[in-house]
Amino acid sequence: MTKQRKLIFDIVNTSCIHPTVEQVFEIAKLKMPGIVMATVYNNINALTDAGLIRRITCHGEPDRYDNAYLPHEHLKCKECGNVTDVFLKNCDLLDELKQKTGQDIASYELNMYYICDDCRG
Amino acid sequence: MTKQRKLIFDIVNTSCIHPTVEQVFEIAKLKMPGIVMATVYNNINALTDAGLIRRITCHGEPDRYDNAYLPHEHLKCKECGNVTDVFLKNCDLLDELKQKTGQDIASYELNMYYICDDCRG
DNA sequence: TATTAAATTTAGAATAATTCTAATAAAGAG
DNA sequence: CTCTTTATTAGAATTATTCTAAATTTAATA
Repeated sequence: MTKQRKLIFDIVNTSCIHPTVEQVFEIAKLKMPGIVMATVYNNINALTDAGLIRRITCHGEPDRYDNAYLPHEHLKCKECGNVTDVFLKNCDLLDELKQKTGQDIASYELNMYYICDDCRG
Repeated sequence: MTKQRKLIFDIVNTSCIHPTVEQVFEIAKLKMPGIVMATVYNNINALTDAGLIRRITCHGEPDRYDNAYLPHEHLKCKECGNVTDVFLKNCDLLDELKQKTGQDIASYELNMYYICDDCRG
């Protein structure tokens, strides 16, 4: 694993903002001023393909990335666009989806939309 | 409602291939040779915003569209990329997600990945 | 340690889906 | 029918992402 890949992996894993590639790039440049956008894309894709990080794809905006450490789901505020994590208690959603569909689901992507506390109050 | 919008609405609703904008455009041209890409985008977006059709967004490929008539979920084959519908029996997933998250979820997008029968056998 | 092969980084061009702009045309209200 | 609003058209612009090819680094092996 190259030092670029390690850096990018760490950035995604320690961030709580579900960063875009652009944001990862900005942070990466602080530690590695010479790093280049294509490297971030390459590594983000490699890490995602390897299942080491997760991708969040929403219509009309750049993909965001998140750790793949603990199973959790994503809530996206319809007002401010912020993405927050939510952990489902006593629920293995993948397993439930397998049962409910009767299919051998390998993985899934779920985006839930709501109005967050800040935007509502 | 303009005749272009009606046409686009009908195309999305009667298609079973979850067409992209490009595909809707090609079909629309058969009935309306003068129609233009921007019109398809405008109407697809307006119809989606109004909740009359649904958008399916996957990483690295153009958005697809589907009817919003009956609640159903989407299975995407990891091999061939085809999207098929699946109806969950005795299950209101929106309601379940509200309960499990404790949040007032307005809507959700769910993509499930699997290997379809054709690709497996 | 030196050599080699494979993988990665870099730089920048290319691609492609989508949005934007401004002029024209059509739709709907009164 | 006229007026106001909204949609369509045509094409340029934007932007996230991928691709290409050369240089560099990493990892494997002798």
